[in-house]
Amino acid sequence: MYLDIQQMIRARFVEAVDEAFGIKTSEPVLSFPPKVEMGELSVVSCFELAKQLRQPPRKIAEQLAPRLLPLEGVDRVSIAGAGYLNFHLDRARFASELYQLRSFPPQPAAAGGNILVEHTSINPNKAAHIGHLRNAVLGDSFARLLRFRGYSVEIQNYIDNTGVQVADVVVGFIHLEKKNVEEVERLIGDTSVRFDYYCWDLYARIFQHYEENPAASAWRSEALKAIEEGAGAWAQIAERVSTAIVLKHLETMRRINVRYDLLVEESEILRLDFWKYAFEILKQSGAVRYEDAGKNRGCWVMSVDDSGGAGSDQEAGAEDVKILVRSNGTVTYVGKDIAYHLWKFGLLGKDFAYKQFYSYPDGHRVWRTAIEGEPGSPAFGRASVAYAVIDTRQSYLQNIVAAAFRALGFREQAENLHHFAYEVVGLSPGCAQEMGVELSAEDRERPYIEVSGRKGLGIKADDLIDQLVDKALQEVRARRMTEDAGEQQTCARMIAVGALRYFLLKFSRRVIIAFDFKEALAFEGETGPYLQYSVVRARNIFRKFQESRAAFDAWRLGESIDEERLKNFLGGDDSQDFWELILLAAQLEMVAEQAISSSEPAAMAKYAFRLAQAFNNFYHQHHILSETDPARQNFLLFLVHLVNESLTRALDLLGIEIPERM
RNA sequence: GGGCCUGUAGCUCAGAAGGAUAGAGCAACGGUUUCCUAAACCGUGGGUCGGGGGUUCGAAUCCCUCCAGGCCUACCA
Repeated sequence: MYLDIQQMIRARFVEAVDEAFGIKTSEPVLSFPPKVEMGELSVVSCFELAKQLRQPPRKIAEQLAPRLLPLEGVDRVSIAGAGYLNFHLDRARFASELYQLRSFPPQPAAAGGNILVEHTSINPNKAAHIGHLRNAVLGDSFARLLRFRGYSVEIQNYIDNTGVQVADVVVGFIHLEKKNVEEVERLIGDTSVRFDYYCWDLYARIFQHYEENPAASAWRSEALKAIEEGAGAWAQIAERVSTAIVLKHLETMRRINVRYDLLVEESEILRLDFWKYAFEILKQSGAVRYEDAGKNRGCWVMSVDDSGGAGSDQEAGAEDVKILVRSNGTVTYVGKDIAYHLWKFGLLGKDFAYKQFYSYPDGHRVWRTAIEGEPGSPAFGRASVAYAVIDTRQSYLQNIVAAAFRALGFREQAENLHHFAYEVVGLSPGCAQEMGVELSAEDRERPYIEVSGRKGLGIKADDLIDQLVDKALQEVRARRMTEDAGEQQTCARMIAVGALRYFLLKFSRRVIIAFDFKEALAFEGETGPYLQYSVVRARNIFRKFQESRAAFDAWRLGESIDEERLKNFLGGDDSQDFWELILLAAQLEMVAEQAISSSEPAAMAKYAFRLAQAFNNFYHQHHILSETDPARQNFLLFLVHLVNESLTRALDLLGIEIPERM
């Protein structure tokens, strides 16, 4: 609704300029006056027009202002400063319409087809850590935002089950632990052992072993080869390990409200010869070439020189190329990734088969790719837009995939292939020391310490979640809201997840999070629990109201909220706070759009916080249940209702649930 | 060498596609609870927006340059 008004203002402004001056101008960017008294939306274009029209901006504004009205939903237009055109909304009408919307219904299906979001994509060789959580939470929230805006979204999780990382763990089982397939299976089935944690340690051990015995790394290539071929005991162990770990990852992510639609496994990409198809297309289009001399002799390479190469440095001589096929004939990771991405857009001319892999309590199923499928699978892939949530260190590789698309002539798809790049999660030096890492003086000065799976250094996702749940449980018990242990647990879990997800989402993508227990475990200030608490407070008002009076019914509230009444309450100078609260609550959709266009879920997180803050302030200033004027009381309840709707939805978009009590 | 990212309050970070007086949380200090639950609220102090040029009516935001830090630049995935 707010978005609609903005669009109307933009369009009307263009018309008005045409009427008044006979020139075509582009749609203006709207800004927001510093204070609501000055209006809610502002057009600053008069400054730009001043030069073209050879008139002072203020004079232009004066000529335009009368032509901008009448405009539906706008009460008046004022001219401020040297030439700002400020639009003052019809407050009562705005509030009333917002109320009619009730609960921000999902948008009607947006045009643009299927949007594919790939996230999580953890190597299936050990437990997930805090960095993986950032990836999953970003991707999940982004997908929620897209769905909220009416897009059809498919969530994929790429499983690199044939790579070196899995091979290393297989080497560990075989050479360090001397285990065979049956023994590994027994270990997986042993409920007293956390298998993903076990592999975490084993992975660190094998790396230590490699360092001490450089010759041992020959085992790795041996294992890798066996796994890629998919036959024999080693491949079986790899399959068992990766499947068991993927299950663990799904369960870890489920704890924090993250779900998937499809697991795309590298083993199927290999076995269905996706690369061959991609390679054929690449060769035909001339995007790749065979090197018969030089340092890359015997390899198939692709030029990464994106710009077209007109002015690039000839004297350096070293053209930027990326090897896709090694001299021994095997394909590199990027090659497989190109094939995968071609498939995402339905450009490969080849599809997977699918099998069910996992199902959630509500019946939603996760499918996995397969050689031979099961009936009933949805149609996956065929995306028109794809986002890959991958950390920023892989930007180079992602650019190569896009470059391959362009070289193949898929320019439009290349434009729609987005690398959703985010920065890693490191450990604050203090945190690293708490974890028992010895730091050099230089390290202590660093802003963060890199986590390392090879050293086993990192915060395991489930450990962190457990800690958060423990802490939340203590708080819940201390507050004595309920004696029911089950309810305490449920509450604690929601609070813990709220804290974690908000902590990971409040930072914008491009900043490195230096993980610190104190900050991550905080429940006060700008945190998830603060937001949840705000909603719980709002709902408590309704609850109490209901206890003392007739049942509170948001629908009936509407009867007393006619525009005349709203005018009374929103008209006066003392009503600024009320109006600001309504205006803020109305910005949900606008913020969602912004979060999508900038690929920045943090925008939604920040918005939710601002709204909660405004509400808490309001809550302290106005005591609703003791309000003696029934009309005013109804109006205040109406405000709380709007905030509740908006904030609840905002939190849902962040994947944060609201506990019954707090 | 090349590419990308970052630099805003003591700390951690926001700053809508250039707009009107640069914000928040934490930390510090001071206040507010016989309750619609204080996981809250209010107040105080704290800033050459890394430095310097430029474009513009207007720059934390755009351009150039320098400084500092990080990441990437494999016949690893």
